[in-house]
Amino acid sequence: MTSQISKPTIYDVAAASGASASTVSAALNGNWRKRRVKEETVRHIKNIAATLGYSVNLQARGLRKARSGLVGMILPVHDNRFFSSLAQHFATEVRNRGLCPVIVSTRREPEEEVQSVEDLLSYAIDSLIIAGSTDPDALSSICNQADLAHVFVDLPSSTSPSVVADNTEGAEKLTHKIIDLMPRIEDPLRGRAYFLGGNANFYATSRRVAAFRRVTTERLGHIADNQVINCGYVPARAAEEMERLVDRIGGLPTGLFINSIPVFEGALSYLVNLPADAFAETAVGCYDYDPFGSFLQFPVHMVAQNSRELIQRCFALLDAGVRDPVLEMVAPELVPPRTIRANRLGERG
Amino acid sequence: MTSQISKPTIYDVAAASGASASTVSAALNGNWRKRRVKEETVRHIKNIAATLGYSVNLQARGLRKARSGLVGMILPVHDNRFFSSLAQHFATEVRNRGLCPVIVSTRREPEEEVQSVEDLLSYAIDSLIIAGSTDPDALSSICNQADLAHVFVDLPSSTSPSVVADNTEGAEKLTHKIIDLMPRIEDPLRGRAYFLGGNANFYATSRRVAAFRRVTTERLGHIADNQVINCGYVPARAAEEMERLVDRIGGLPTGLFINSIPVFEGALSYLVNLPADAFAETAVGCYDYDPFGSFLQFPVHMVAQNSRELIQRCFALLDAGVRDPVLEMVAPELVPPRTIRANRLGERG
DNA sequence: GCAATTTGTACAATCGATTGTGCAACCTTG
DNA sequence: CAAGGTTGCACAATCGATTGTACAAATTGC
Repeated sequence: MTSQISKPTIYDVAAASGASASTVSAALNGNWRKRRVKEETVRHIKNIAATLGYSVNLQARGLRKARSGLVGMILPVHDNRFFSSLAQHFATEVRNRGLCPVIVSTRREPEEEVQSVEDLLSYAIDSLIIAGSTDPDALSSICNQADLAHVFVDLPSSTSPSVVADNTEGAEKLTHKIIDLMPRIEDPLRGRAYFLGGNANFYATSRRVAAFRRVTTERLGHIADNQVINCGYVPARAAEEMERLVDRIGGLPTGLFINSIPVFEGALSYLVNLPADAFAETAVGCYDYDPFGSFLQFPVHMVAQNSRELIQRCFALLDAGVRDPVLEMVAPELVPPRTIRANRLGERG
Repeated sequence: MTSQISKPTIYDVAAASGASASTVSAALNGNWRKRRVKEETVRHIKNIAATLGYSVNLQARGLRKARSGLVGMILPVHDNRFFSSLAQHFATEVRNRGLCPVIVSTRREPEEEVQSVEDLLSYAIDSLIIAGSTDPDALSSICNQADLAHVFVDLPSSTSPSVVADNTEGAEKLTHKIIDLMPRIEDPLRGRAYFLGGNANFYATSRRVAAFRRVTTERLGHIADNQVINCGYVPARAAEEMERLVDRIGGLPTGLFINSIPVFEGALSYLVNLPADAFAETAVGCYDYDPFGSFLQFPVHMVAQNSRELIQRCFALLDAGVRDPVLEMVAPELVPPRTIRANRLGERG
């Protein structure tokens, strides 16, 4: 109970209990049966350890055992509904296994991703989950070099196991829903569906754009390149592009596919300047789910990714020791609007 | 370039370069000037290390130096706008210092908090930031016992440095705004302001409730106990309580102070069932900010906590080596609605 | 009652880095 | 050229745990 200058070690416990360090170690880490330590000795040692306030030094253990008990996760950002939800489920799974989660955000910067993986490797993490990477294969190769078990989530690797949401299916559903609800007007510019947000070089966006183009062409007969506006994920930028689009086509488009929540936020910050009835002729969908998004003044269909299942499947792969590049798909869910006013567009379902 | 069975160590580099392990160590960790290693030797060693793909084992370093280069953060949950924003800024600050962030979520469970702090201690973290703890003083005492630099954020400790948002000021402003905008009707039940959400035992909620009561009494002459409904933070529970309130008082109250975003989500999921004009006589405010919250069909004033400044002040305290129980306050900001339709309630400002 | 096990524990090497210290070889100075 | 100083590096201890092994003492078997 007296204030310690430095944490007690097994040697302190050994000295205080009259046992040797190896016996203390075995007694405290549960290994004592195999090492044939008397149960009474174990109890004695545990008592001493408790009164001394001993707790194991995990760095020393990690050094000796060549694994740290840390499980790493790489993600673009924390402050995003989707990624923070992944983070939460990841943390829960890791702690359920008695390990410690280390989550590092890399702001979608390839160098930061590489640096972070190497940092985590230096801490001898036991395994790694990588979400939304910009360059999976580079990271995969680093992990393989170090013989580190790892799984990609949200973005697949061609060389490692991956669990991804089915972007194609989600985007097809959402595009169909938007086109179902789009009023058919004659205007050659406003009478089309537009895709806003994301980065065409990223896997998720490219899949969603491809599905959007395919369904749009299939149902409306054509699609122009300028119906797809990949302006990244920064709200301010999305607001600019939204404004530019409205200026260009002379009003709101009849169909709008918004790619990700931050883009939606940005677009909204511009859209609120428009008169309320501007939305009467627009069908809006958003890929990614935010509960508030479905409570807006105009109906918005949203695609929810099942982050819990994504993470659980990752751990299933890790637990099973899968190393081959399997690709698992998790179906996304189309969430109808919960707009207050019953609206001509966007009835339930 | 050949695939390594295990990571190379300084001994491998030493053998390959003809230098000793201590010289290699000095060359690679930047300590070579003090140890008088020739610059040419350093270059040579660095080349060998690079071709071998050497990287330092941080557990070994940490063991020797008795610090790990890890900086810990404790928070209730990841998937929450406020806490994930704290997490993001925390991660940024930590990595700017060349260290590695470890963020552990404890679901507002006191035992999990204690366990997590002890776990982090076992990893020899360099310092710790604790957000939204349920029992600051217990954690504080553990940290002090281990001589660990730590700062509380969002929730103050009486024994350690803390940085908190000024809940009193924020709640006063928000309550004043709600009362400013409340229509004065004669109904003795609906004609009042109600506080929904949070846990009365938690610091933030208790401060906000106190301010709410004070301002309400001051301006409306009285407040009844059942005007404060502390139903926790779970959306489903908030939805129930919202419904119960509406049933009890026969409609929406004229004033509604919502405590936290998840509570807002829950309340909304019930409120969307009401007819749209039900909101005409209600002034709504929400403590905590969500960009979507300010885009709803009815105007909502929100209180934004400056999470960036909260975190930066924490690091300022840590960097300055402050150990005394100073309490720093960060002013929250009242954010006006950005509702599309110009509304009778809630004009800007 | 003595060899063969079994039981209970201690010793010492080890993980990979850091760091105090020792000691040649070289340089300076007078 | 000798005394003293500097330069450049290697040796070995150390951090705190784990683990292979050695070895008494206790127990068993015949």
